[in-house]
Amino acid sequence: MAAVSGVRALLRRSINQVHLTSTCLPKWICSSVTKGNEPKPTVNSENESLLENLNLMGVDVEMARQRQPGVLRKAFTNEQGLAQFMKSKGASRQVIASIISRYPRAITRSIEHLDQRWELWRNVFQTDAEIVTILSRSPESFFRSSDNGNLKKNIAFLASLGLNTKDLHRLLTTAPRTFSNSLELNRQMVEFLEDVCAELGGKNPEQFPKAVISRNVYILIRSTKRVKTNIEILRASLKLSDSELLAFLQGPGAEILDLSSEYMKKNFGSLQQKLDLLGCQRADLKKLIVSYPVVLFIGPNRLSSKLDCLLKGGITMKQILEKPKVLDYSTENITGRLEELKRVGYDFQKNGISVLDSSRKRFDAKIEKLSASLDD
DNA sequence: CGCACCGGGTTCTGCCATCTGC
DNA sequence: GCAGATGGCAGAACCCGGTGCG
Repeated sequence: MAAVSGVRALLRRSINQVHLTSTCLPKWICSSVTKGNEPKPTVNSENESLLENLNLMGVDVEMARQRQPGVLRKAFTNEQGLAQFMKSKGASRQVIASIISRYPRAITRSIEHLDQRWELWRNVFQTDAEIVTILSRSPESFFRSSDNGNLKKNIAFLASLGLNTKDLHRLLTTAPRTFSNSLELNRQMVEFLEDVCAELGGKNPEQFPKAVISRNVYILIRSTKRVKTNIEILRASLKLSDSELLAFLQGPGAEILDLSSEYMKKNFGSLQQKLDLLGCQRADLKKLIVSYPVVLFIGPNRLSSKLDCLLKGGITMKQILEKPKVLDYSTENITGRLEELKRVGYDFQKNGISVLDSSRKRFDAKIEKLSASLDD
């Protein structure tokens, strides 16, 4: 969410530009007219006409300079070509400016390169508009690599794992960086996962990476070191048998493999502490994590206040452990629902706590029914 | 018809460090 | 020594509805 609003903020820049003048033919082509008596003529000076061009396009030059200063010193760049290309794909002027501001190297790509890369992305996406959306969200994912051959091989490789079109689409939509990884890096992760499966006595290790990746599309943009550490943490703390651990990892557990390892450790520790405090057994902790691993996503403070809020509302820890999905909902949401339920005299001991785990629509309908019967 | 079970959808970039090739 | 290419990291949940069963 924060990231999204950050992007919005970027898009809102306007400054004082006029339209792109139609007379700016190949003004950008060359501008290194430096005198011979300057200390470092072409090395350290920025390309003035490039700067002017970027300004006219609404690019945040200060941001670009901060991110990739070298690009501003280049004699030959292709900002006009890029702009035209992006425009032909339906990108607005603001989006184009934002892309260059955030990833200046984009202007060093040739039209041929861009065409090729776009076509490769179109193997996965149905429309140009989808790609434009991703580019404006994450320019770096598209522009960081100049190796289209590698991209092509990546797509083939990922498809060869058994990931279908829908999986690939989800992968490229939510973790576009995956496709800019070197094929070798992706292959390393896949091989690592196959090894994990084999070590745990899995029958067909080839299907394991697909299972994990389709449940967690962020895996391939994480280091094997991180995933390895996380598996170690889970193995050591949950003390499952090999086959149980394997089932967990390719099932619900896959969701949490991309967590920062420190974060996983920290959250595991604080969860354990909190459950101890509430008088739970170690078996309860294990059961909770195995049945509802995303509990480890919730930070210590948030988790603590969420549990407190449920307990204060008259729900027991035993009920929470039975139906951990109630923890899915925000504390605000839960608080509000508990109040409404209290108002209609809902009895959790008698009726259970599943009401809390339902959509807004269903919950409201339920409340309405309960208050109607209250009026009778 | 109401409920519980269950899976699915959304989401994740922007920065820095380190190599490599010229 | 430069810029380019690539790897890796921190950050941190919430919500909806289909479906099958009693």
